[in-house]
Amino acid sequence: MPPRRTRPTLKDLATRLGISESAASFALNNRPGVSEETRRRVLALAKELQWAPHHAARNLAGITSMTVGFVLTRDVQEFGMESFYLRLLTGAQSVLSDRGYGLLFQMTRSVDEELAVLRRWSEERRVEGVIISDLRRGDPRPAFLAELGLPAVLAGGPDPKKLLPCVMVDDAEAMRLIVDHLHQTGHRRLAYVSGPGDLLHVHRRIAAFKQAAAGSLATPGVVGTDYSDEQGVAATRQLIDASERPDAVVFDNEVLAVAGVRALRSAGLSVPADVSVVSCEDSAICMALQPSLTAVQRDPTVFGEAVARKLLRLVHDEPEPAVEAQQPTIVIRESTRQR
Amino acid sequence: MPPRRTRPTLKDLATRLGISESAASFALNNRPGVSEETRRRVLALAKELQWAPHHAARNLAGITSMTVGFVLTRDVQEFGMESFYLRLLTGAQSVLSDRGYGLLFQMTRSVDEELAVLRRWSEERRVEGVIISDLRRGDPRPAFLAELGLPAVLAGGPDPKKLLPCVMVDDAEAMRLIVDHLHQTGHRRLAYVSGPGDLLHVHRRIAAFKQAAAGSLATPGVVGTDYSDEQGVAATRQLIDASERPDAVVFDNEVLAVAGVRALRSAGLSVPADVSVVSCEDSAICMALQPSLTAVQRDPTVFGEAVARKLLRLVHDEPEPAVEAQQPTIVIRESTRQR
DNA sequence: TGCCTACGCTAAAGCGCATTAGCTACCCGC
DNA sequence: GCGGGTAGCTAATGCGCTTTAGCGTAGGCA
Repeated sequence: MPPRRTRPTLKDLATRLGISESAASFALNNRPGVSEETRRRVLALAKELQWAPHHAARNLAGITSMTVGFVLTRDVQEFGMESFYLRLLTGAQSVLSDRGYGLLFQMTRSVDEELAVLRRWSEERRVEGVIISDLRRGDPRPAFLAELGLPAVLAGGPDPKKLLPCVMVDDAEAMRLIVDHLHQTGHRRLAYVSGPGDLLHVHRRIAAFKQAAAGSLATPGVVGTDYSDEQGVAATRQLIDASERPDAVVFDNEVLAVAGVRALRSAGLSVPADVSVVSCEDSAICMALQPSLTAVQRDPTVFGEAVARKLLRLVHDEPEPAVEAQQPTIVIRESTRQR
Repeated sequence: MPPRRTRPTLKDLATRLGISESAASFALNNRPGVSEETRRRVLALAKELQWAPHHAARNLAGITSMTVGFVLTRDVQEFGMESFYLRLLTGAQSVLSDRGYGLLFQMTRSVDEELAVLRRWSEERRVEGVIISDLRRGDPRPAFLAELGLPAVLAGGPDPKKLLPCVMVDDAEAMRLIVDHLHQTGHRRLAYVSGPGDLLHVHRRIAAFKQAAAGSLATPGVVGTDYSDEQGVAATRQLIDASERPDAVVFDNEVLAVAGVRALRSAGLSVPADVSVVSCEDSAICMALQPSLTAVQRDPTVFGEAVARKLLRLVHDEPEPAVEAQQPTIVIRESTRQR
């Protein structure tokens, strides 16, 4: 590999054209102050020499860093939700790069680490704003970000203290869609295998589930998990071993659902003949499985796009609502059947 | 949200302590030139005021950007391989952040776009090096990067023209593991549902498969796909409709495998009783499915770590081999059975 | 006592750009 | 013919940091 070329600077352009740096700068930034003729010459030479502004220099001279950050703390969710996040990232990324923004991405192992990263990014003036997700009960991040004064958007709110603007999916509505569908198809004993209860969206879903299924809750109605395959199996087993076996089980995501279907089968139960199954998260797996899984759909790519757009508006001080919601839809497949 | 605090600068620290900026800089960068006493005071004040060096300023003053880039061009693979990439990213990320490096992540829709991104990052001096992946036949990226002089590591080589250092998985060995296992378990008519043939690793796998399975190839032995669920189904159907039906089918990844199992079942064939199935890629799905899928394992997280380490060595001009290989292993599960 | 070195520090330059103030020539209107 | 405005440019400053050169003082050694 050849040594990295020393890149041409603005001064190089200017001296080669016999003009001042400022003139060149004006030309390149499409600013008044130079003749069309000069502008043309500068642009041509810049193209020829493959000149591009030094990012750090530009940044230092007052232009913003044109970068936003995305931190993701993953622990128990190690094996779940993977496709969700990459698709979220995809969506956010496409909006950002369209507007010339870069995305600095970091994964951390704990919330403390995440706070440290956010602080560093902010202090170093490395990012103009950040995207965060997975708010938990008592989460320190909203207050922390507010104190830093770092623009931030929560992917998946709402923030109970309203410190953070967010793009959320209407979890209650999602649950209602599911329960309504199950009711309409004649199910009378519903159960829910949820994620970790300290995740706020899980908390909301549980509440919504209990409310929507009020008259038709199996016992136990809700069993929590850490999103792992093992706990998905265990929770499902617990439900079917109970005196009042459910005729439909809702799973918080597709990983749990897949585990659940397996557990049901190995207990001699058929899906959907004996028990119907619904996943709160859709993905290729839900479609590919046999039986294919009825699921709530919320396109993570579109979601990511909305989050990125919101963050950019925030960064540019454009007026906007604090909370933005996406409507989920339900896709009915083979895993739920009329009773 | 409060306005973003104006951060303290080095000068602020210096004047408040009655010393020069240089002294403060020496202290903060752990350089000789200041007394221990002064160093202590500077560090204490920096901590108190939550001072951190302005990233762009540091960069401009000669320190590198402490950033590496990762571009990913995705097209037909839209629905496949998602977990693989996020795990690759996870691994790379952990190594990078441990050493204080940031990761700039971008997805593009075409190779041309990707080239443009690479060029811009290089010209703007925004990254010190990049990670790329998914080399295709006649891929312009190695030569392009060599010309830019931008340090780069290929995740998943090798580069046939040897322009790019890489961390690769031994695809031929992986295929040999699979075919050996199938032979040992008595399979005699092997088939392979591959990915797109213009991906070099797919090309290598096909060649290795044909060679390893030479005496026991079904007809047709190999059917290509674009990694989509639909083509996975179609390819599988094509195989079982052929005169010489395979007794084992190898799928290029878990998405295809899941599609394949479905296609086999809906044709009235049982897995593994009638046909065995192997996936060239492992993931939670392979474990969770029923039957669980025999698969080749290559931990993408470890892979990502190796890639990042290699890139950092490259960036720091540390000597290292051009090609690094990871040994795959095979995990035998329920989807393959002794015949 | 005198010289040399080491230490602890300061002053100044420079990284590559954007921006502001200023300067010159020119054209316009009266 | 003159004042005032404007187009087109240059010079200079600053962004926040690192680094080099330089400077004074104190201590070591002969």
